[in-house]
Amino acid sequence: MARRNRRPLGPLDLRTQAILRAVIEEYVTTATPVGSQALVERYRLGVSSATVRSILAELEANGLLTHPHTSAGRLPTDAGYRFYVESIVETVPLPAVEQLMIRHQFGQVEFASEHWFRLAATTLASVTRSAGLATPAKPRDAHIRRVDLVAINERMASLILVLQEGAIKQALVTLEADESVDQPTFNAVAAILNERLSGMTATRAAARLASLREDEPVEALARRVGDRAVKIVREYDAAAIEEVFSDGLLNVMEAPEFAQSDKLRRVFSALENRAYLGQLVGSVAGAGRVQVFIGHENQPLDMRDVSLVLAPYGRPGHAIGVVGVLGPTRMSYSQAIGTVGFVSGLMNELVDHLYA
Amino acid sequence: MARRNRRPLGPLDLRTQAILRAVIEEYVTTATPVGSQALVERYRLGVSSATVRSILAELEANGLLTHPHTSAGRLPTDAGYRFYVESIVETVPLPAVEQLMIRHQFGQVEFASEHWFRLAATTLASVTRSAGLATPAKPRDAHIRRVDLVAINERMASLILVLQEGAIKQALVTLEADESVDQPTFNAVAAILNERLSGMTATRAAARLASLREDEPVEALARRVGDRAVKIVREYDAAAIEEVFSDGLLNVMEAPEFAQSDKLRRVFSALENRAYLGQLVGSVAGAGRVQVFIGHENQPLDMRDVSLVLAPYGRPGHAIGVVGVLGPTRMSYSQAIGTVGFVSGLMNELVDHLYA
DNA sequence: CGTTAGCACTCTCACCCTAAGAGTGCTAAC
DNA sequence: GTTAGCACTCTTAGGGTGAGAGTGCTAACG
Repeated sequence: MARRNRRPLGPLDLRTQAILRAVIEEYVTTATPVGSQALVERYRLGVSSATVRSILAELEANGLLTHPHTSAGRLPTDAGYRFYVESIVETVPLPAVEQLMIRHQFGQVEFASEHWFRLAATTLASVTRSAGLATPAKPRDAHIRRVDLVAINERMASLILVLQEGAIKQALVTLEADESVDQPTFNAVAAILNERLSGMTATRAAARLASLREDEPVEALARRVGDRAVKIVREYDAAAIEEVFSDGLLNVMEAPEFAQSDKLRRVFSALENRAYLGQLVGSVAGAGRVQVFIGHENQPLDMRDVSLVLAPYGRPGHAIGVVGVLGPTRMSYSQAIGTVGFVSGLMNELVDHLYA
Repeated sequence: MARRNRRPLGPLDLRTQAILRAVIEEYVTTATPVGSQALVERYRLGVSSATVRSILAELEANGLLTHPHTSAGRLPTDAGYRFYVESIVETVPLPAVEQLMIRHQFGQVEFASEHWFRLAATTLASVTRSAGLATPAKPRDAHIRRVDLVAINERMASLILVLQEGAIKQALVTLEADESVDQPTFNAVAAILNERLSGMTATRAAARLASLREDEPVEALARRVGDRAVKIVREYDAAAIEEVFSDGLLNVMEAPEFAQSDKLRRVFSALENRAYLGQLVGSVAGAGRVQVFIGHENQPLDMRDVSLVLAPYGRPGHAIGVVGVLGPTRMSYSQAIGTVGFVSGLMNELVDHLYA
């Protein structure tokens, strides 16, 4: 009681931290509010339940724990989890066995970044028993690597755009009513474009197209197709995230806090809220290390029941993606942080190997 | 009572059908069991509730309706819905306004089958307020259209495979430790492959590769890359469905029958059960018209709470995909059938236009 | 002064009971 | 064949109760 207002924000003493930690770890496994008695029984705290009670009261006054009702035990607030993640929990590396298992899985799959980010999500889901999330690596400014035109009929062709960073874009090119072009002409057009646009960003490519002659039919067509390609690259550059692949959503559905399906509904509509995810991904990509977003810290109401543990992967300055885990706020942060850290590190290794 | 066992399977008289229909349509909108009184009040049946009751009892004896408990109203069984779909409901075409709206939406999007199937799912979801499903059109035996090799570094290249039917496949090609190849060589390899493989199915392509000379380095490499391409096409041919795109799952989550989240969980795990979906898609692709799968008719237990309304699209003998709707068994089948029919027809038009 | 035992107190949860309401099935009359 | 009437069944919501859990406070203790 005397203590209660003495340390509103400052660091907590070790015993208090130990008890906060015990409450969180107990709550994470049992999913039910934990009482003072349960704590002294299950954790070697060296004090009686009465003492624990007074410390619990203190933690509650500091806003790190709550009470569903008078006669219930304590459970962590979002601030409690935050304090735990920042100051208490030691980042425990993923067990060697699991590291090996994951490496093995990545070895099994086709060696291409295209597959990796999906596998990352799947792996994260199964190891953490939460939902795994991953986005493909995406550059800030993509470079055109190769342009290809495949005729479909006399007046249509498929434009295939290979980007330096690995992505492939496809679009349909339709000619004017009076034009009629065969595959050799398309090949000539593609050759012109490859010569001029290879290695270019959208803006530089646009500049290079300006020198094409309007009065020469093949060059004129090349210009039109090139403009289209530039537009596609621009759109790709502008998109915040292309795609968020998720796996293991069923794991989250099984958590008891989502027994009422309206909460579940919120989580799902949150996942469809690409805007917020894109924003998160952006901030994580910039930050460099594993980042944790807990419950209400997520601005959208839809997300208040879940936490996200995210980390970037890829090559800074080149292409960057994000992998991570989505789970109930009551999740094992230590495991999640360790696993996400390991997987993002592994992805870095692989990408490095690909471009070395 | 006398009537009860007289017509165990045969056609029902018109009045009985009208009452079955009324029960179903009432139940579809209210989601609560419907009693005899409610029926006479809301539908002009021309008889008293007592008469309705005896007919309801008859329908129940025939297995078309059930009773959750003694003092509750009736609701349709899966067999009831089936009878309704087969014999009672007239296929009502989608209202012209909505047809126009949908056509307009398809006009807005990039003209390419790649985008269409996603849009189909989205459209179906929003019009029927259920979940929309769609698969990309996939051929029975794909034909190689174009092969491309893009160097990543001295010992790796990206193999890009354009299939006649529109799909694009990508894979990484890694050379032996002692090899080192530049882009011009890759171009030569690609040229060889394009010349030999263009227009071929996997089996014919494999045959054509046999004639390449092992002692000539470029041809030997072409052979290895070509083998890889054949393998990829084989895998693509073998895959039952490549991908099922879904949209509007939230609509389904909102249905009152999924208030308990375990039912919801079942539906979601059902959607991850690609095997059954693949089988369904196969049977629908063969059938030609809109097909309905109701509740327990779906073999996997996971699917017993939902119905599927599916239709194929594409070009028979060329590439075929499936579009449709997934909703609670208590869904508006007439609307779903009309909408799915219209959308699949529209997709057919578009695909025809693309290949005409 | 921090720690502890003891205890009164509060609140939830599971249970039972009851009354109201909905809808049926049966019967007898039309 | 249809209908009105009625007894019957079953669900559901509401209120009351006792057990149990866990608290906060107080007074004693080292």
